[in-house]
Amino acid sequence: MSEHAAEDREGYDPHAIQEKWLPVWDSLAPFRSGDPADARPKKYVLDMFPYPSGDLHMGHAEAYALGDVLARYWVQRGFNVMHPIGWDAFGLPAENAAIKRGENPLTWTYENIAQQKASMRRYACSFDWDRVLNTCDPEYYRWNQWLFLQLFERGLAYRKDSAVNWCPSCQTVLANEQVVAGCCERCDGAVTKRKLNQWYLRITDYAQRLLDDMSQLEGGWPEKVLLMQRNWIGRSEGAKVDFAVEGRAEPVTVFTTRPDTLFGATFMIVAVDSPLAAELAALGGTSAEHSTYLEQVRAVTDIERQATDREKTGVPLNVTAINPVNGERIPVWASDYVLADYGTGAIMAVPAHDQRDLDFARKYNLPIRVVVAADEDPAVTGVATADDGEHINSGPLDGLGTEAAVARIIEVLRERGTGDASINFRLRDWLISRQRYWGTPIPIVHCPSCGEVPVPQEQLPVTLPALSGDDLRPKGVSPLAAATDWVNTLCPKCGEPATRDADTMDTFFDSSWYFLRYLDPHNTQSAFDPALAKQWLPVEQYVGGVTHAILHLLYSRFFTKVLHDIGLLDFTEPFTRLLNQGMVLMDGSAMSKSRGNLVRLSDELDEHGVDAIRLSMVFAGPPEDDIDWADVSPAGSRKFLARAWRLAGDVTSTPGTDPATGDSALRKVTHKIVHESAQAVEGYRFNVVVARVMELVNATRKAIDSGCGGTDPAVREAAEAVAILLSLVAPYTAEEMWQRLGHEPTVMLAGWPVVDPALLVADSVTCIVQVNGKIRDRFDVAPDITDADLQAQAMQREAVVDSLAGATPAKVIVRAPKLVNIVLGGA
RNA sequence: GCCCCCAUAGCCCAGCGGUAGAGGCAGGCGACUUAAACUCGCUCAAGCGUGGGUUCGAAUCCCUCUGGGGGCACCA
Repeated sequence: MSEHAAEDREGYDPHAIQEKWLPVWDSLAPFRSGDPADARPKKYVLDMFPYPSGDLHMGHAEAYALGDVLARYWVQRGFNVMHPIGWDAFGLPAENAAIKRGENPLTWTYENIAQQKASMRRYACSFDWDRVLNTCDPEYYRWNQWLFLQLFERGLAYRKDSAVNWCPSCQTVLANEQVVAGCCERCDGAVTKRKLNQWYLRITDYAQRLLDDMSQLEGGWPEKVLLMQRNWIGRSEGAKVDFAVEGRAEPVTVFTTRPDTLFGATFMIVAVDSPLAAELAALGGTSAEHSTYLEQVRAVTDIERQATDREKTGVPLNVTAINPVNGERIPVWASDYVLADYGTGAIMAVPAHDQRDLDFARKYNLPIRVVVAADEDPAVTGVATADDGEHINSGPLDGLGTEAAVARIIEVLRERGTGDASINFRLRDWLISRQRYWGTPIPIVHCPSCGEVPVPQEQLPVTLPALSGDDLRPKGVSPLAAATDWVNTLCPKCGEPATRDADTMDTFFDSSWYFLRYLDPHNTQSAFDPALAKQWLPVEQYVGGVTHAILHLLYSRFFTKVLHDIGLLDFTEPFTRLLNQGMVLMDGSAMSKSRGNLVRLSDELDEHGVDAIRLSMVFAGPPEDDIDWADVSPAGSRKFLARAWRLAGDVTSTPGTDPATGDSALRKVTHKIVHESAQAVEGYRFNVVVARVMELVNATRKAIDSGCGGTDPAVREAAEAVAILLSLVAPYTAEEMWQRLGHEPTVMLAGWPVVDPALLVADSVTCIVQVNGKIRDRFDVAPDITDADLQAQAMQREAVVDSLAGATPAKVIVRAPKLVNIVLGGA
């Protein structure tokens, strides 16, 4: 590496200091957090753990640089910071690699983990290496299975038949997040639906609490993420209304957010793919038409189906429903614009006041009746009106506004026993079954006589059989199903032959509670120790990409509430503060091999050194903004680090010199910058912290070259402050400076410099004088000047007297010591 | 279609009611050097996307529009 490590004139060599300090830090282990005798207050700083797909990339480098600033800052502030790392090590890429290489996925996974771990060490991440966990280890996933059984026992894990995303070319189900615009994210093939019996977690039971508890997160989480979660949970208030159906004993219930428009319902729609539709078709003798239409709908890919401007389609079922409030007979249709798994899978159609219903009504010539007065007739304009207004054609609701009409109709429905107020969520239960190998086996045995039998605790973990290569090739069912030795077992209850559940869990299950396992990663008795959880949790600071704004964070919040209900946690929200870092782009777009704009982290580190890259990441802008690597200058970062480093060589006083007698101007700069930097770190303004340190370096340089000189104690104080502040971002350079300043390692535990409040007050402040808001003069005053003195002085200033030209001020606004504004009356 | 965020020197960004600029990149000039690199010093540069409003005073608060980015999209 000598070709890029060319030393500058004075010898700042980033690569040499990396080699020098790494082994020292390894032996000092300054970020170990597990000592029970440690009296420091505790703080939990968490970075989202990586998926081990190859080496670390630029995105990791940004995220971990930012997390490190926070973790290192709190250590300097005297906290015992737990800053753990591990690997989200189950998942499909490992399985695909294993098929290609004819191996078990474990091999590829562990190779990548080893590589990432080495890169993190070189990158000087302040992790507590004693707490490492890998979700693919049986020691970890056994507790996934334990947790699953806890959920199962409480009825929160259940199986049902449902249409799931299916990729025909990969021969496997896909998670919703793996379906991008109707296509498989890996092979780009069109995704279809397939009916399968799958395991679900009843997250919908927690919908209201997931919504309500967001109040705890206000201010700690980005508003944007809270908004996305609210939308995802999608609470809507309305009513359920029962419509009797001719020839059917049971009524059909619909959910509506506009029960006030019930008198405008002119037909009913049921979701074409719902069991109800098939049943009603049979009732109306239209099964053939229904089936034909259903097949047409199924043939349409998700991409086409999701197009918003798609024309509405449907088929009449030849069934009649009765409007419960006016006895009107209305036809029932089936359509695909009504979703089978939202609400009741059936709606009342009010074409005058719902655009979708109107589109449908116009296409099939169904009646349109206005029940909320509006200027324009939807039947003519083709635009449904949804505004508040006076109700008409609505019997008891006539004359009422929407709010009153809603309340009234709910009363009416209740009195008649044909409906009630109701709340619906768009959140669905979480499908966790995967027909994959590289995941946690679901710890259930299917017994012909006992049914679903949980694997007893003492038999956990149910470990994966060692399959590799072609055995893992997707065949439409889990590869585990073909591992007969593994699948065939005895029922734990009756001892008769039975089979294991052959599916594995969604890997989001693994990551929904990993922050708890870090407390105690080697615990063989329980998933985690509740006493430790009480000490360390909730996580005070979580750092990660906004990609996980919904899924991972929602699932973690759900698990936390379940564990709280079980009595193992004394809090209900896992992450108090959340920082979402932006992405690292190149020339305005995401880096990718196919685009040819991929910047390799290891190349950057080789060329500029670790500290310069970390500094560039932190300095590029606010942490939540994207960084365009084309806009940053790692060479500039390195130049700055060399400049800072050189200061240490110019300090000629001895360590421990009392700064009190030092140059007061420099001391004031130092203390002000240390003070402001702390506030900036806590406000996530890391780029500003770097700017402040640059400012301090500039001031110190000036003091050495053309001010008080290198012997002055204030220069030592300033240089030491630079080293400590820099230790948050550029630990190698900071450590080297610290040593050159005559200290023992490590600067990471040096402690935040103590700020002397007396040094934060300026000697003088420039006061500006405005006349009618325009600046007319400025002069220096004491910072503690009174309003009266300041006004008196300002009124006597020559420039002020001139611009007043004898006029009498109507009003004088004084904000000592910075401003006087003289307002002239009238004109 | 609905909702959210952003807009400050050539560029990345501070400032978030009171002097438009903390810091960096790029540019210019100079010092060091035989010369260059490196380093150091000095310097140039925007009136805060647009139009209105509130205020003694607006880059900062409110509204409009424009331009960029993001989320949700037949959820009844």
